[in-house]
Amino acid sequence: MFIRALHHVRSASSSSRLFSFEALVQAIKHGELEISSGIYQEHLHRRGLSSPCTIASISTSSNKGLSTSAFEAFFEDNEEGDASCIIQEKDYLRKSHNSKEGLYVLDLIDQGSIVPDHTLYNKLLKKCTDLGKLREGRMIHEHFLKSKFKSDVFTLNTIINMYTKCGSLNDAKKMFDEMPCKDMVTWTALISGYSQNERPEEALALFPQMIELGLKPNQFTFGSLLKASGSATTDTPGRQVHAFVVNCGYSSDVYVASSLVDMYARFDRIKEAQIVFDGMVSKNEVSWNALIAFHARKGEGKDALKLFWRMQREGFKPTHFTYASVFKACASTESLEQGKWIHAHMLKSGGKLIAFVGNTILDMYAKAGSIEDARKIFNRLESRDVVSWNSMLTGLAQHGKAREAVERFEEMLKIGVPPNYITFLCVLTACSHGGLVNEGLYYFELMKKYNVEPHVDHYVTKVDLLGRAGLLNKALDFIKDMPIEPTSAIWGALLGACRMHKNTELGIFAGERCIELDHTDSGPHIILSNIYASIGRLSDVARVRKRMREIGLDKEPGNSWVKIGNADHVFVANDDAHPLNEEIRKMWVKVSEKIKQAGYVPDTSHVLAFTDQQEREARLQVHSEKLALAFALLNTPPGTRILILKNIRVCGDCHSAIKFVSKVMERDIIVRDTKRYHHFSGGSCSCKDYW
DNA sequence: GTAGGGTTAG
Repeated sequence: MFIRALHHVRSASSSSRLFSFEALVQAIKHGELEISSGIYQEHLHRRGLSSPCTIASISTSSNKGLSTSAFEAFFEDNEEGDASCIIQEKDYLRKSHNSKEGLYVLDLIDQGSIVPDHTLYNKLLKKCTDLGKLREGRMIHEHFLKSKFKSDVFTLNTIINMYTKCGSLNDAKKMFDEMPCKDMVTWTALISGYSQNERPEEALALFPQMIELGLKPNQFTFGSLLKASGSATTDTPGRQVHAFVVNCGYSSDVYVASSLVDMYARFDRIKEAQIVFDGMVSKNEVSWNALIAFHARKGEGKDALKLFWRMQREGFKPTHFTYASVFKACASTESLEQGKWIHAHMLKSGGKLIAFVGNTILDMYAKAGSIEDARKIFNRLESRDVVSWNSMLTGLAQHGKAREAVERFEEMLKIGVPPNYITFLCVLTACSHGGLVNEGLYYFELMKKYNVEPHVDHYVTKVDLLGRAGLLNKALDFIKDMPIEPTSAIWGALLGACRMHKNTELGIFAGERCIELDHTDSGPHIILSNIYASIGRLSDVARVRKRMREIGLDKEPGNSWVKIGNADHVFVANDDAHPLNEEIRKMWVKVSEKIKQAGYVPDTSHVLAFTDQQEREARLQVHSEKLALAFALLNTPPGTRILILKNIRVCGDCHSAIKFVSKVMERDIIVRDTKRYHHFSGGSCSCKDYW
């Protein structure tokens, strides 16, 4: 509107000035120019123009529309208006009227309606950067090169930045190479471009060249270099950059120091990270977040939470980044109570449930066994991204809700969220766990349609899908025809399926391939030795177990834990160290009699076949989940839901026993093992005995 | 004009 009015004003003007005051007055009288804001009205009023004016539309703030000073200048009858004030911000990237390709603002410049200065180009480029508009940015770049400002380094740097932020590093690099005069910002812009686009080597390689030219890096340069160093293969570059930081006197810059903390944390150098952190003269939220994120990544939930409370005691407000790490920490320590509390605390202090942090809350609830709460969070999310969907699908898959996972996945496709490779892993896992073979095969093929390249994990999941369903030969054929070399994980999936379906011959074949390719995992060794034991090939049992001993592999001792209130009660197999040992044993005897009456038959095939005395004794062990269950039954009121967590997978016999317990004792019991959740209720399990 | 911290799977 404003632009149109100015056109009118300009064409009506007979004077040599760009805009004439008289013409402007005419435009206002004809209602072509809409004016709002007190200050403008005052100007108009002084000139007796207030009544015919429509009061609306033009924003009063100086960065939108006509700035106050420009307007005043205009009324002082200046020779020319400031170009960047004449076009409103919302019109920066408006399309041309006469061509689909062009930009309106560029037309105006070409027509001479507005006279650009370099700030206009900068503003237009900034807009493209913020909105990720590469095509428009390129047009402005080309236009700029034809202008009289074409060698202005300031704007050229803005263009490099626009290209890197819009993801076109090639354009940025090309410009960089073509620039005859580069300053420190030029180098820094390109370094940050590489570092933000996960190309750390290229970012780091620029640094020595820059130094050689005698350019001095600043805090921006160091921030980017340290980010790049954090994803390098070793900590050597990071240490070198640190030395430069000290030399150049940037150690106490809060950006640089926070980046240093983060860089060291990424290489597990917690001591160094802590030293930098403690030595910071001024900290901000980011400094804390870097340290909290480190502990959250490491699964050190308690440390992360301690820092979370400490940062607030020291007067720092948690941000979305903080919450994301803290909820991850709660998820890894199963601190659901604490997590719920922090969730409430966040909402109370005005935190919104945006995807950024909502995803981690959803994940936390799902991991803590409450798929209902996870679902609620998903439904309440103010914004959803692909990670929200993936997290929901993962939760559903792990809780045995295969059908619902498939439905959600279809819904996601329907509303047009592009699935990524993790999405496909989630939905394939859901199908595999739920026995939805046809759906799984269909989704595997669907990856092509969405241009998702199958990764080795997808192949593993497909072998798992076929294998679990008993289609062992199909699984083997698939492995033979795969375009990639089978890995130990591929053979491991087949081995697991062979154990499940008691196919010794193929199991031995898969097991031997599996341990050939990776001898660091005890799981396949144990399964393989059990298969040999089951058919009496004791020399092979001895061979596999000897190899395990030689490379120092031990079966991870199985343990289970239950939370009663805020306390964790941990049990290992055959545990008699618990203070309530007597009562627990008695309870289990009582329970076990009850469930036997209900039809439970102990299944000894899950006891490992061992040969020596020590191991023979172990056969008599009472599995830890049974002890944990007995303890929970003793210590919780009738009817309450029991959650048991395990560090290894639940064994078949315990699985069957717990099903009976859920019926006989009328309890809902959830067991989380390393792979998934089992919801036992009324005598059956959500996994439908298919895991 | 240039900077640092987060989530899903395995």
